[in-house]
Amino acid sequence: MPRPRKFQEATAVRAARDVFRRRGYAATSLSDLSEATGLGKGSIYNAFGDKETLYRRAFHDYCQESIATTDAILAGPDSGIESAFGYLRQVIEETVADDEHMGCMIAKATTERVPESPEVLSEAGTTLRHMEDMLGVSVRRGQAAGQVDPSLDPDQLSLLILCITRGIEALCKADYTAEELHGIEAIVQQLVRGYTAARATS
Amino acid sequence: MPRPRKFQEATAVRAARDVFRRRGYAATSLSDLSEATGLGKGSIYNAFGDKETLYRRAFHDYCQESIATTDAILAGPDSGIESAFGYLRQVIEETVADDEHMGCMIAKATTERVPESPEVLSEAGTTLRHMEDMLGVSVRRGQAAGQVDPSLDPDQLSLLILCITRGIEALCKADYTAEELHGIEAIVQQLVRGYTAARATS
DNA sequence: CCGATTATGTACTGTCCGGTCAAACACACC
DNA sequence: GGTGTGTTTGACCGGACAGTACATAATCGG
Repeated sequence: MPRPRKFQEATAVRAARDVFRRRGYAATSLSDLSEATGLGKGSIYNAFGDKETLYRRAFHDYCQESIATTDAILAGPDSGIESAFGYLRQVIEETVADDEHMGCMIAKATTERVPESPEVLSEAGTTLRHMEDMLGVSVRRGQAAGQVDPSLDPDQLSLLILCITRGIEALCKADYTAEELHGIEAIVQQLVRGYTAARATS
Repeated sequence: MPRPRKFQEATAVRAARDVFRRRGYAATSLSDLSEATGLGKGSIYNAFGDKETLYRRAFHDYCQESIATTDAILAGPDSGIESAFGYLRQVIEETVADDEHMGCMIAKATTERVPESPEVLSEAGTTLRHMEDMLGVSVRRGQAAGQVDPSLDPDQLSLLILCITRGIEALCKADYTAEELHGIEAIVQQLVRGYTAARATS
């Protein structure tokens, strides 16, 4: 019976998400959102509620997407620690390729909305924990395969790798170059591999 | 001849800086600043110009202070790589001890004001580069003293350590615990020391 | 083709924003 | 103690803000 919407909800959320990523929450006005989505204010309020709700929706979608791409790299059946290094490499490449400098929305959300919004904190926390867990699986597989020395605590190592991805995000915002960031990945690999190899021969 | 100011400029800037650190730039109103500093709007404009200028001033002071405390740890005459690890430890402790969750202003500034404000980017960049350089000195000293294997690129290693400090900042905002963060420091030390020791004996 | 129902656009509201201004003011100097 | 200077204050401005109200448009079951 009712009149149908003439926009795709997911498309509108994506447009809104990009605006939030570029400008941040506080600096984004409803007019910005209206312009980016092509919807009138009334439609936005009718479809999504207020600005805060739309932001949370956009952030939630972003987190789910991040989890999906993380899993695509880390949840493969094989390769152990290689997949963790591959994840590191992909984070660097994605970060560097982001020529609009929108940056990771998790980083933006935690810096801008925490502690004001516990929901944002909680969503960000579970997303990061998920990534950490997936890295943990790769590390343990690497240990089982002899790629990673068993004297290294797998929890510490996976958290270290996660930490480095967050640091890379931050450094990229300060205009560190792609080469420099790849150098970080290189030395992490060198340390883990060298540590493991040297201990194996001794 | 003129009537003297009845407030300390540095004190007012510190108060403003803390508000900016807590709320961010966009979400901080002039009323917030007026309340925090105890100054009327007119006085703020008379003394510091507009909101943007005051922010830059506060950020500049913050960066100078960061550089000073970094140097205090890293520019000591001795200890090589130990001072770099000590720096890492101090970043963790400071981050964890920040119970108001203001967070590092450099992180906040780069996420919120870049690329909108090139001045902020430039100030943040030079500050981070300074820290990187200081870490580089420690790493090289560590190599000269045999604490760090010469096969490790000192530039890559110092950037890695800087990267980890930025990552720790980010993780702390997502409520990672002190133990977990200290675990990161522990495994970094283990990797560097173990890599070096194992190679020395082989 | 009608009426129930929902989407849409727009005009609107009250509030708060950053920033200005003029007048009151306090001090140092003469 | 006047006088000139820069400081302070608080009222004030135009505009932008988030959010609302409402009239209109569009759909589909009947």
